[in-house]
Amino acid sequence: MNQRPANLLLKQLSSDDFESLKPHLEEVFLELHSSLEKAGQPIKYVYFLNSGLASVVGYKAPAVDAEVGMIGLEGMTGSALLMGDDRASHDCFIQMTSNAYRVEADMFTNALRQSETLKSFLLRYVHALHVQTMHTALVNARSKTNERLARWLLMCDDRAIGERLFITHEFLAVMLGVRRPGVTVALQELEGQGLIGSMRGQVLIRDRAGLVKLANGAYGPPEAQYRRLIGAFGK
Amino acid sequence: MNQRPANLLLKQLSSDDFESLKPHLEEVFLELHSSLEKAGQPIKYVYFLNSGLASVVGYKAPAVDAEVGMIGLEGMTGSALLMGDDRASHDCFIQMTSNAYRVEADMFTNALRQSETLKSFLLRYVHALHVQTMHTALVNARSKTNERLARWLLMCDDRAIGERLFITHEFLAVMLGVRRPGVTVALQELEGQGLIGSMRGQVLIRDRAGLVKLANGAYGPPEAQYRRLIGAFGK
DNA sequence: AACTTATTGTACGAATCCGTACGGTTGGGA
DNA sequence: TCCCAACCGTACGGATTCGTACAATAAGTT
Repeated sequence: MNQRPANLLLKQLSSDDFESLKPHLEEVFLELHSSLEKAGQPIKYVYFLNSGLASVVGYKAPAVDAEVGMIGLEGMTGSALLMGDDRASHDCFIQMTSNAYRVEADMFTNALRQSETLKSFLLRYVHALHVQTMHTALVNARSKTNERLARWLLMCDDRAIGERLFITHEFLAVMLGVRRPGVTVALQELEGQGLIGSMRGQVLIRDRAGLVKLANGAYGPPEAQYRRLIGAFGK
Repeated sequence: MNQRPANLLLKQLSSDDFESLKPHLEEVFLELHSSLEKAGQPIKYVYFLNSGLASVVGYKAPAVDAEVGMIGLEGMTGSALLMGDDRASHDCFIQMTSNAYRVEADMFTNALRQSETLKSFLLRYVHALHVQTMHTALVNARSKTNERLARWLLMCDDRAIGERLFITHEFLAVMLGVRRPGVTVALQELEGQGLIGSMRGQVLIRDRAGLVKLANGAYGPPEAQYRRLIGAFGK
């Protein structure tokens, strides 16, 4: 770890802040469906992903769920720690296998206490994540399944290496909060328009610009805010 | 202003923190539909509501909007300032007329710089607001119009004085992100079950417990988190 | 190769909600 | 008092999504 990691937050820290965190960073490989946080439980580690994808998922009685936050190499988990809470408000788990650095929660909060610049920088990221969630609330209310699917694929593509996304219809359905067959049909529509290729367990992004157009405003604003608050991001 | 204001945040500040803010607090009456923040524009004031209601609203091209945050006497506007941004990410305006204290953004950020306890307390509130937004994203994806309506009325009632909510179907439709006649029909259903009374421009809460039940999990979790993070709240 | 499991394709009636239109009602102002 | 604007009730076809069920296909295992 002589040069900076791929994670966009770690990459942009000042030298001092990075050095203060560095001795506590542990490299880990995160398997599909690994749990990073559980709702109501203390946060054990903060994860900075270098690749792959994690989802923050909300559960509602009875037996209903949907994604309320997406985190990849542009971000981190454990944002509640920055806000003065030691517990996770939601479940968070790995959607695409990931190489990541993690820090113990205590070490992380220590580092925060010792560096105002670290804290204020990461707070800007948490704000960008909040903006993402607000947009999710908006599009969940007002966008159609195919538009939301296009948005999700674009967000996933922004965070993935290469243009192949390894994801099943079943999980896409949870992410979007719709039926599984609804995803199958929506994917077929996108494929019919040449925007993606769809195979068992994976989606191939063929035409980003076309997807953005189809998303019809569902994609873009949170990404623009991230770039303003943090820096370059996406494809 | 010898005793503490009705606003739950101001009320719970330490004496020192409250005194540091007090000289800069200006009492204002906020008319219906007053704009408190505009997306992309610098934040001028931070508002601590003592009564009434403000909504954070997301816009999506083309010409579509929905509420992504609700703020009343339990909270404040201008949370972006705590996150290191000086601009509003979304529009925010008054849904129910309000008595409020406001502070100029510069004075507010000065006070934050000078008190770690003030900052960390208010960050916990911003976190509670984020939790609210995450739940909104969830229920927008998975709850029906009548369930979301029940949730909204309960949230509004938590923040209102008395049980009469002065709100039109038209605005409720924007809040929920649905058609206006959809609200009319859903209100009739709630009224038919004796949960509310509905008159021109106002809704009367008759049976909170019944509304909670009808909301079917849409109401509650964010409110529980607020109580854990900040303190007592609601009816 | 046979078997098992995960994943995907398809179908269909029902429920929900949309877009839109239009008439009725209410309340405040000229 | 009359008028006007805002607000509410209702209707209707159509689009969308749901809930569910079941068959077909692909991948991995024995």
